[in-house]
Amino acid sequence: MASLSRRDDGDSPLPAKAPTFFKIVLDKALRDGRLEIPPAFVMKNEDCLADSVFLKDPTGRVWRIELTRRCGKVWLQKGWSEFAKFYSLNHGYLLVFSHEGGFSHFLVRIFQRNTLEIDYPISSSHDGVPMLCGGIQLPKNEEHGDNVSVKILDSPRPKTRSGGGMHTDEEKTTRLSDRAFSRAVSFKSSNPFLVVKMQPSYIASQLRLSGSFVRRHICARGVCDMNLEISSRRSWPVKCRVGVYRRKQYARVYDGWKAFARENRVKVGDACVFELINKGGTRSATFKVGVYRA
DNA sequence: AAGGTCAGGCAGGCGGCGTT
DNA sequence: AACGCCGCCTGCCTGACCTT
Repeated sequence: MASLSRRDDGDSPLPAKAPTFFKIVLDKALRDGRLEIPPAFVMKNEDCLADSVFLKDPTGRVWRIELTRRCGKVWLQKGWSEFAKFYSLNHGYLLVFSHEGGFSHFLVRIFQRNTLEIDYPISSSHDGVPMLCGGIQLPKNEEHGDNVSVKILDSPRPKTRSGGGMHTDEEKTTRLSDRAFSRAVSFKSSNPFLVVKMQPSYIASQLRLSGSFVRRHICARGVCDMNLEISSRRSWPVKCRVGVYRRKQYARVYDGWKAFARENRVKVGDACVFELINKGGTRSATFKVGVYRA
């Protein structure tokens, strides 16, 4: 049983496990239209950085900033100027970036030179739904378009055979994983994606996906090949079996899934976002996977 | 032979939806 | 609004197959 405050990898008991760094904004960053990510952070957390990052301010407003890489250095570039202009960033402002999970999501907090945090602009059309700024603006009702679908797999039902209620630790774990899941469901993309909360059986053996989702976007029946990408530089091939039993659709991921889960330290309660980024053929697809830690 | 993995299947709960 | 049907999803089991 996982402990509430300490993950079994022996990390700090502090809940703020997310990789975090800060940057002081200099005139040069504003003038050049780019902000360098600290090399130490890049070196240690390369997997947190895809080709673009999503910066979310405390109000939930989300910005997509494209990264540029050169000579081992990484900059926030395309979209940075708009970001800086929107928050009226000046020389000496302090930005704190906390990694929130897969897909390069960062919570960003902005402090002025007087040490106080800025008053973040509130959009009247926000309505509590994260907005995506900086190039792509999604409608707030999540209607992404005709060719886009979102499937959410959540809330394991109470066990029917093992019996008994949840223990306290399980309740705590559930609360933590619910936080992870809430973060995951705020993910937005123009690609089809689904959100899955990790169940014990998923980690132990096979991952189950929505049969209808897989049938619609990958293959209707049989075995198909999938690639799961954590970053643009690393991927894991897995197989997915799709079928229908008693008119019920099912899709199970195996043959590589356990290695993926193990190597990426996917735990029970984590929420994973599977974004379909490339439909290779009738029986293959590439998914970008974001892991939101419980 | 033993252990692990994969594939097929079962039982049961939840929720959407149509009907009354 | 209440009820029942049905689709979907889950945990779990079992047997076949593969690897060591």
